Amino acid sequence: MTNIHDIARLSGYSVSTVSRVLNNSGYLSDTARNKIQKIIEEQDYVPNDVARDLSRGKTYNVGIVLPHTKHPYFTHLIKGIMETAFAKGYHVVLLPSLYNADIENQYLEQLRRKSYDALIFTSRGIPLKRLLKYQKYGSIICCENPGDYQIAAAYSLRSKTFTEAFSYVKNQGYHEIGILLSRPRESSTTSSLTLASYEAVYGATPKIINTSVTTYQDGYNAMAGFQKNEKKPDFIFANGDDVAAGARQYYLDNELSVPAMMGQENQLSGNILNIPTIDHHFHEVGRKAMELAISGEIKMIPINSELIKR
Amino acid sequence: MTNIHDIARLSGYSVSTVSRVLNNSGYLSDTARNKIQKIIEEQDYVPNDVARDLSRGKTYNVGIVLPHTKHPYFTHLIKGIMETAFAKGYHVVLLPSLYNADIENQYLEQLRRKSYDALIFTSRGIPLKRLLKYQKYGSIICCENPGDYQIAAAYSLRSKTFTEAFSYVKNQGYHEIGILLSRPRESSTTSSLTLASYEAVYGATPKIINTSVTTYQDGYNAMAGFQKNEKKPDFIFANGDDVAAGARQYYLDNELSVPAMMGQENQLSGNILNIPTIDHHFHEVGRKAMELAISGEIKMIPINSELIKR
DNA sequence: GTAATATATGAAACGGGTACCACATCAAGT
DNA sequence: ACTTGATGTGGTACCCGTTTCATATATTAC
Repeated sequence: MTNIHDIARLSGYSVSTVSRVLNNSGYLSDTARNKIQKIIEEQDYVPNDVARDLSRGKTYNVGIVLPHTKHPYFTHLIKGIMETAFAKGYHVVLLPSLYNADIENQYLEQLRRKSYDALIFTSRGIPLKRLLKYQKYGSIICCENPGDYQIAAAYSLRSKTFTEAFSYVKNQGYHEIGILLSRPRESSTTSSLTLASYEAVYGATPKIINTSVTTYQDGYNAMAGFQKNEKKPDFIFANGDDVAAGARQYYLDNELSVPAMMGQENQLSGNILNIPTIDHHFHEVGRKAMELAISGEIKMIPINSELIKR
Repeated sequence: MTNIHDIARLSGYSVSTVSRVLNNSGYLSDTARNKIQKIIEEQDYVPNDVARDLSRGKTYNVGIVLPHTKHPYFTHLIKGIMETAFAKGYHVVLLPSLYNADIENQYLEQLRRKSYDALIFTSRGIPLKRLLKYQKYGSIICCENPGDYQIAAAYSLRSKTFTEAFSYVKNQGYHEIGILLSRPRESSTTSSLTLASYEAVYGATPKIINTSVTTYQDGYNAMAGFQKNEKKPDFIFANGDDVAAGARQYYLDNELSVPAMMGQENQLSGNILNIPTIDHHFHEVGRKAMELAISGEIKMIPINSELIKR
């Protein structure tokens, strides 16, 4: 494998000058450029990116920590992330966490070990506080409101829209709301925001609730659970349109009347089935998160979310 | 930033011995291990992954070249890829190509420059032949039948199922088939396989066809185009369930009777709308492709695809 | 008792670039 | 004529590990 030293030797110039040709930087005569270029082509030489990364102390890799690809917002978020990354010459490395704290910590360690220039936590299991300690090793971005923590963040302003949504539901006369969430209130910002909004509007904690729902099938199964309860829901508030679609299917399959519903993420299923939804604009969140990752700024970028009535 | 040399100096041992502690390899006394471990902890030292990669000549990164995240098979494929990668400690780097040959070539060059250990082409714009030249720089896997080329491949056996599907459609009495593809026959294996199967069953080239369809919206728009034709389709053969759903919506919106349809990829939309589909088992293709990437074997792994009648 | 082998450690080359600094020219400015 | 600044190039430290080879001591085997 030929390296920059070989090119230097063969061309009769120094490695510094060869490096200048490669990077098109600094003072350089046309003579030198041409001669070196010729040798480079003859030898079919290309510089080694890893060596370059080591020397520059920068990898142009950004790690994206995500629980799993089944997560409702995955598609939108990743699209936004990739658009910005691609435009700026950065690489997107997908890091599945399964919401496992050990795994998330491993990724933080990898940041420290210089595997990535930055990490974007699209969701997380470990406490925000823990992220703080790793900021000195590279920028860390979270996709939620970090509150008082000085952590870069791009996130959807969900509370307001959740409240708007529940008010809308209440005004329509629904009072037995079945709520579907992906994780328990204690461990998920999303869940606690949702429930806080519910409580603000309804003035009580929800009775009909399931906190381990992510997919269509989960939504379906959750309805089976609700049917065993004494209280049956007259409205389903789901954490994704796909989930809502699964819930709906349960009622259809069991020849029960389908309650009104609302989904989230503006997924295709909601569009097809005409289920109202909340679009958290995760595509935009993804773009902004990646911009923060690249710039290294520690600031908060809230993004409006939107209730789509149908 | 402390490095291995600092640890060596502070502990009174050589870098070789420190390296042995880090990698838990070779002969090593307990005394040395303990002393060095202590210094490592005191200094809060972690080795630099980039330096390690350079030294070892391996990155544990696998690049995934994909046209864009809107592609119907994206979700399934990426899930399979990530599962295997995660299990084996590899990193998945997403590389959007937009089917642009220049961009695809850039990724091949990056393989040569050691940015990745392997590349998986989930789809491609450049000719297969071009991939051959880069195999010496790392394993290259394609997700289609490479024919006579000696290229590692994990791919769905689509022809048989396409033929089965068209026969099924024909037996049901449909003769004016509107075909939706993502790319023209000349530049896409998928398209040419689809059309070859159609022709084998119907004995003629299709008249109603659109070759730039990828999304729900594209499907919708394509129907508007078909409606302008003299020949109206009595069956829509779409390249994805989401696309079929878009097509269906066009008819609904325009109060036309919805023709029978078939989708592909076994997407949620097809399930919801009860549209028959072809499941190409891309999840499995993803797993196998990543296994090939890691093992470096140059072999073909065909995977059965499946017609799902509904 | 001595050769053979296992154990422990270090020196230094190697992987392959980048970038700072020194040095040498040469032309323009005063 | 002399200073100054632009231009061109080289030397070399630096980024940070891994790994081979040599050396030294401790066991074990015969």
